[in-house]
Amino acid sequence: MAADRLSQVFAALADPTRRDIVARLTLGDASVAELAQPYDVSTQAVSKHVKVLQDAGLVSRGRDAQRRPCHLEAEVLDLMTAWIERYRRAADERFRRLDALLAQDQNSERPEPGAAS
Amino acid sequence: MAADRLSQVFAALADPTRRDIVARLTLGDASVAELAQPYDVSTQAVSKHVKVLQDAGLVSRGRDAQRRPCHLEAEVLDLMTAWIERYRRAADERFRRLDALLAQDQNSERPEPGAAS
DNA sequence: TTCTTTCACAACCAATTGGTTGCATACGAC
DNA sequence: GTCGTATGCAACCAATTGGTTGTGAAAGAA
Repeated sequence: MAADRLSQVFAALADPTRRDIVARLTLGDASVAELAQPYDVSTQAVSKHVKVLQDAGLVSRGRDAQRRPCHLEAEVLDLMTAWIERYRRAADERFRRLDALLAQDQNSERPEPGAAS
Repeated sequence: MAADRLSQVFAALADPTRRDIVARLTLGDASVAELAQPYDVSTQAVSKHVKVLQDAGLVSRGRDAQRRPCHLEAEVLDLMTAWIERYRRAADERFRRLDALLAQDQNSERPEPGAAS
């Protein structure tokens, strides 16, 4: 349970059902029972999924009479985007340097067209 | 093993060690032994982690004598970014609509905010 | 050839996960 | 108060995961 936030978010979204739930919540808040409707699993199972999303900070719960509607906290997604983009960019830059090196290597034979998209 | 690619990528990056390995690979290709160096786990354990990354399509292997260097396939990260951004944007738009509705609400009456389903 | 290095595969074990069911609780209706 | 709905919590089970060790294959070096 003591995993870092980023791992929790990644793990939470590794399950197709939970990604589905997140997608569903972009359309509007929903109770556990409403979320469980499309699936043929028990509401308890969905409740567990929601708890995972909640622990990851992706979902917050409200209170409306007996219902406790789930609300998507989309900002947490930025955590992942930040991580991904960081290393995506690092990899890209490395590839660019590598390409440049190769181009320099073959300078006499094949001048490199600027293929750095 | 029959999970969809997106789930595999999310699950692969849910482990801090594997995220570390990916980060390490942005600096350059590396063998399993080199990757295992900083950790106090067996090379076999690292080999398993690499296999997970490989199954997710994040890493490809080469051949250099006995060494089988790991190479980062960064394009797969775009899969995740696409998913995240899609729902991030959907959530943002919904919030904007909600805000607009609330602003309208203050100007006139109260036309039931939660009934957008 | 034999030795060493690098690594994958198989078997095994402990911990976690995703599901179940049953019971308890919170709230509104009666 | 009692009843019904929505939900959480605990216990349990099967499957998966992350680690281990042992064996063995592939590719050079001696």
